[in-house]
Amino acid sequence: MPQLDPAFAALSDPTRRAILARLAEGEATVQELARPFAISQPAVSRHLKVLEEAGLIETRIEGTSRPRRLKPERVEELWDWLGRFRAIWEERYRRLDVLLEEMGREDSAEK
Amino acid sequence: MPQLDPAFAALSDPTRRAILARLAEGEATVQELARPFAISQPAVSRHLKVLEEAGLIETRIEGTSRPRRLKPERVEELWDWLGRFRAIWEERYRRLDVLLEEMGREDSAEK
DNA sequence: TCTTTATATAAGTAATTTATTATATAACGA
DNA sequence: TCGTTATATAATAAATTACTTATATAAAGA
Repeated sequence: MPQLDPAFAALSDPTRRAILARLAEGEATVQELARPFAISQPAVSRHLKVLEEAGLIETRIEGTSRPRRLKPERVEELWDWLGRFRAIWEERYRRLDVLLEEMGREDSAEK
Repeated sequence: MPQLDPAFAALSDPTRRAILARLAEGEATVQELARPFAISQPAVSRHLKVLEEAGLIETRIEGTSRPRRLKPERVEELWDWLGRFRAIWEERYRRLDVLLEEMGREDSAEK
């Protein structure tokens, strides 16, 4: 799944995660998104481009402003990837537990 | 949560995700991890360092080899972050649905 | 003790990222 | 049409990443 690369990379920046958190509460323009941060407007536009290329947000054009909103599908993919991963290793630990338990029983049974 | 940065960054590389997938099946040495990839041993050691600094794996020293294994806590944190995020925006969409439904009712009621 | 094996570290390099300031574009409103 | 507003793009620079090959370290075994 090659689209996981840009999505995880996009999430690795705290400014971008804060932008996403803001967008989780509703659409916002570049101005609104830039205000809380100590960075320039072009820098925010760049972060938005990264998020959009990662498939995490989308843009609507409304006159001279371009409000952004979340696009949830990609986060579902990340969620699924992590979920499968967790499942595999939890299964592994479960098997390990069973193994240790069996060894315990053999210990008690032997002699 | 500053430790999210290196963890998400670590996951953005497909080689590192493949390493984690391998480790989900059990401990492995640098040699074993390097074999399936077309990159040098030092490059694999570097990836492992990135994963370890992100808190995703840990190292055990056994003679001359250093088998790596998963350290699940950090993935739980990522899982939780994504989960909270999903919850917020699903709540938002839920509210939006309610709003649209109310608007629908008003439409039907009016006139 | 010497050699081999497993791994880490160093030095060098190319590509990518993230910011800045300055400027371009395009819609809106007087 | 002209000035203002919202946003994007360009040019540049600094920092970071991800490799490579060469070398260092440290334990194991003859």
